Amino acid sequence: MSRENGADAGEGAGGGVPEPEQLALIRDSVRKAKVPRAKPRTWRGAALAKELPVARVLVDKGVLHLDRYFDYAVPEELDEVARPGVRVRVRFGAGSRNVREGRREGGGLIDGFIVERRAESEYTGPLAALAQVVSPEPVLDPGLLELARAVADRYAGSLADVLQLAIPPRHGRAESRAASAPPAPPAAPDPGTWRRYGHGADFVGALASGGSPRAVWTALPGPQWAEEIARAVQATLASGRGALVVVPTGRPAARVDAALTALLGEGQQALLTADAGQERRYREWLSVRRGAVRAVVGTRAAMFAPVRDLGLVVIWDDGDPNHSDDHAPFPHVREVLELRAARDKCGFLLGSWSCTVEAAQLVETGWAAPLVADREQVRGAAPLVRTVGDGDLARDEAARAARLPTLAWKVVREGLKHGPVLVQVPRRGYVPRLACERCREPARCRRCAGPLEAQEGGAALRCGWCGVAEAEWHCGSCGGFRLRAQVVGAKRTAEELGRAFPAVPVRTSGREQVLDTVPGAPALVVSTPGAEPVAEGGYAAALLLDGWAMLGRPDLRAGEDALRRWMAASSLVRPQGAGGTVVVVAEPTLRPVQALVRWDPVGHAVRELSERAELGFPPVSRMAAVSGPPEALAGFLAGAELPPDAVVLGPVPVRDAGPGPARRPGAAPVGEQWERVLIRVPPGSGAALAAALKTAQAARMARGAKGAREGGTEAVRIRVDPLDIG
DNA sequence: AGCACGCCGACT
DNA sequence: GTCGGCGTGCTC
Repeated sequence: MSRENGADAGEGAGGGVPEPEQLALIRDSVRKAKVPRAKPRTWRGAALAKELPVARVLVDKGVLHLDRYFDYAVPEELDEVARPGVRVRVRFGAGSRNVREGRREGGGLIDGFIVERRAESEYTGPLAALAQVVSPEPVLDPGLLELARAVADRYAGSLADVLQLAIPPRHGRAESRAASAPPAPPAAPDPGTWRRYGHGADFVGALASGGSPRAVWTALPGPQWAEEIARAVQATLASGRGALVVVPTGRPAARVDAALTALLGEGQQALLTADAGQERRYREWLSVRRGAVRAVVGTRAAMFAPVRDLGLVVIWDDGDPNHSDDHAPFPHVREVLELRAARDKCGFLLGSWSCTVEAAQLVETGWAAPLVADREQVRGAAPLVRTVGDGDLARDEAARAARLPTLAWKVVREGLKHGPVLVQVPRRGYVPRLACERCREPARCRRCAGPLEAQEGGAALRCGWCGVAEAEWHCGSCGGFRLRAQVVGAKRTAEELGRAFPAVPVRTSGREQVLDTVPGAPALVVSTPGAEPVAEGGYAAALLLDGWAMLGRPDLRAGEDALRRWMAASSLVRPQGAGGTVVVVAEPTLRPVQALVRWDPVGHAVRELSERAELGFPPVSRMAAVSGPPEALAGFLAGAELPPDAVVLGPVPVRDAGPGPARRPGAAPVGEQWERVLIRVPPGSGAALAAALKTAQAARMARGAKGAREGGTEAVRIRVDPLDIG
């Protein structure tokens, strides 16, 4: 919600709706340059700019040109507006070179950004002229360019791809309306509820006095987190610097936004979320870039927001998969904000009710300090957590009849006397993982420790990573030889739960319809993870069903993820002192379950981390997934010069090459079987791996049509730090 | 991706 | 001797 220019000055002198592009140009006094977008004038014979007549341009064309710049001549008439950072259109293609007499200029018009103005070019051929300066707004400043390049390098992607994520599409009207007057900084804040944390007040104080502390913050359960983030932002603003907050979805964004408004008043911050329209998105973004707004709250695209004098970056709930962008090169908010904190030497705050292994690693390496409350504070804020394991269920006659454990039934009934009760039900579609029937140890490959999977219709097992078949599996931990796969039956259980309490209203919140809040009156609130409404005054109790389905996913993160979702739900429950109780239906001996009972997410993450280190898993080692049609993948691997310490696992057929947002035109036709390899390198070789992958992809694309005959000119898909490693 | 340039076979 | 096939490489 950035402030808008109150008076709608200067709009449309002639009435009607002028071409947006023209508006900007006219305003900046480019005479006679009535430059229609469809047909810019040709500049043949036109005089060139007297100073710095060369514009170095980043051509916005995906992978093809890679990260090279191209030089163009700057016509004198564009001299004023053709400044570094502006959007331009240029002719690009073989035809444009042919400037011989009489011939038309060929080559398509494509978009780009001026990166630099120079006195001369190293290019020896004749330079084509810039076709058009789309707008005088310098959207790509040097800081953003550097950040985008760092992200591109880190993720083996192209600069143009990253810029597409970082700079929203232009909207002419927004350009004329975005605010540009900076507000006065607020006063230094009171640390408020930050006092509940050991070094909380110090952290806020450091920000307010211009410092750049870095912290991994384990938030106490309850609703105060949004206000705490707002106070950290306020402190940063008070120091005269800007702040950026990235949250997983629109709901928490609205919470932080509201908390900021309550603290600072209207108009101090911009809200950058995906669901805003193009015009609004660009307008808010521009207000940030112009320095009119110093604080930004948003979802993942906001991680690139060009905040002036950045003093603090914040990520909330870094384990939420929404923090991973789904466009190439798939950057993750946490990693990008780490890059920004390091480059801009600004503060860094990673907050969550839970703790990812990556967050634990930031603390372990000393990059960030832990920001935690002591045990007493935790006990005072957290609900009581009780478990129902298989043993309990087996002994529980009533449970088998009612499909609901006696303990759960009792807790729900008691809770409903005092307020709403939350029931968390896993979503359908969770693929269960194979585990030892006796001790629940996940079944892993003997060669590479990847997850074993049952093949369709067959009894044979196969590794999900390296594809090696496992004929005679037995449990490495207890010697058992029987496997089990957990099946989900949760929704039905929830329905029956409603029937068990007929007098109570049942409300549901899920993918189709997400409830934001529910009143404090007794009700059963059935929700899938991530969609839990906030209850006024907190839930009296919560029931976490089918823990097995959550823990049983064939994913390295299954345990961490289950714990994160349980803690997120449990954080909406009243403290134990106020009667808040949580029942989790899962084996009490399992590590994530114990971590929930003890409310110790950090301990869980630290143990996970050391185990990952032992097994050579991310994030201790770096991994990349490369997928594509089998021939393309094979060609890619044959041409890639991977670092010597790289280990290639696979290829294995990949199930989900089907339709989806990740598919692009020109990719494999639907139904074609894709393959995937995982490549892992030890700590320290991550950059080398990314560089090698990028080079190999570049070489492959440059070969272009020639390669088509020898097995696919198709690009393979590269994903550094894949989220879903089995 | 386009698009032009060039080397080779077929045709007036 | 010239037209045009498509194979190859470049795009400021």
